[in-house]
Amino acid sequence: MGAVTQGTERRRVGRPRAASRDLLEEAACELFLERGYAATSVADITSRAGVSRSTFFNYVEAKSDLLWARFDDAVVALRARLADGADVAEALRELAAGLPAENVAMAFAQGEAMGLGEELRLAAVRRLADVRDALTPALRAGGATPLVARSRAGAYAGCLLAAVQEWSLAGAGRTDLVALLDEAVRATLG
Amino acid sequence: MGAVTQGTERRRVGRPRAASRDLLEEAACELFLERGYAATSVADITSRAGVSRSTFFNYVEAKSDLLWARFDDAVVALRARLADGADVAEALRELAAGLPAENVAMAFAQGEAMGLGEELRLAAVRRLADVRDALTPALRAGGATPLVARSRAGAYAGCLLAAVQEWSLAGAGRTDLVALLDEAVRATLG
DNA sequence: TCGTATTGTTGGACGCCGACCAACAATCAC
DNA sequence: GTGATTGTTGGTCGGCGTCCAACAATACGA
Repeated sequence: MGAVTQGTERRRVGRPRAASRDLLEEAACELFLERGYAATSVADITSRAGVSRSTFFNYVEAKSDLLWARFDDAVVALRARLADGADVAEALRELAAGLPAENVAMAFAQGEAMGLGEELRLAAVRRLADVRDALTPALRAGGATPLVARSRAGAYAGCLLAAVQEWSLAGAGRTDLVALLDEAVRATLG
Repeated sequence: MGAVTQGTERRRVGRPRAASRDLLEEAACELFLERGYAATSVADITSRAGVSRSTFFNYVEAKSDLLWARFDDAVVALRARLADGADVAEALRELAAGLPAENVAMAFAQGEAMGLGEELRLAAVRRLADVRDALTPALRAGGATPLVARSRAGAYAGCLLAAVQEWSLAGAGRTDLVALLDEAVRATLG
């Protein structure tokens, strides 16, 4: 398990955790808004969270993943659904429906205030790749050639991220993400 | 000019250059194949190229951009064409047609041998974002809403990169990139 | 021929990230 | 109590990318 374990399972033995992903996320958000992303070091974050720097990497893979934890959780769930044979378009809509408004939208919505800049573009497109690569095998299983499967998967993923961005910028609760996704998919994949 | 200048213009004054982007690229390729990407430091590259480490950043923005210089050039050209009002689909095909086989395909083709792994995924999807963001304004100018423009631009860009990957893996010269691109676009954007 | 402006290179320093590890601390089970 | 388990801590380490002042090599004008 190289992955960072976000144990919701209650452990009953061993030293209790002193931090959590959420705690670090909150501390980071504050600091990003105060000083900007680039000017905030990992040490700054852990310091505010009241924990040591080493502990940070027990909960977060990288500083750049901090604002995307919920989204990444959703992608894990997406993979699971697809592995169970779910329909691609439907699984995507479920992902969109289950996306918590505040957290995921943060990066896009506050991106300006946090001085994310290029970092935001990269983080977002990385998630696009994650979604695309989750969808691709399912489309392949549907009989598509590798090129076509990958292309269509990329298109779906692109629609999702464009929708999430639009949704975030419009103010997370004010529009329906699924509706935006539907519109985007209709307009590009027909 | 924050950008790294690849001056083809003959300068007639001042100290002559001791290196070039191509020189560094070649040195890097050798080392990546020998020891792998992660095990090759910037200092290793410049050392083989017979130049100091500082000089590296006069020619390359980052180690991760080394293998993508030609592609990035093509994206610059793409932006120029679109700014001149070229048609989106056509401009993309021109990009594909002009892409030099050996250099761009390197990352995909030798990715395994170089131990690129995740680095390759990230670098590739970063270029997807570059192309997408180049296409988006042109689609917007065509009257599309921001959401739709971005989605369709992403789909086009995804098709391009899927095609490039397929093209590279098949052996750069053995297939026609434009044909692959056409197929991908036909299958996803209709 | 000799400065002088221009353009590049060099080496060193810096802050930071992310990996790693051994020592230590806090909990549970017996 | 004792031991096992699970986390935290502080430290070190290599590497990246930034910055800068000093230096080197060229062209040009007087």
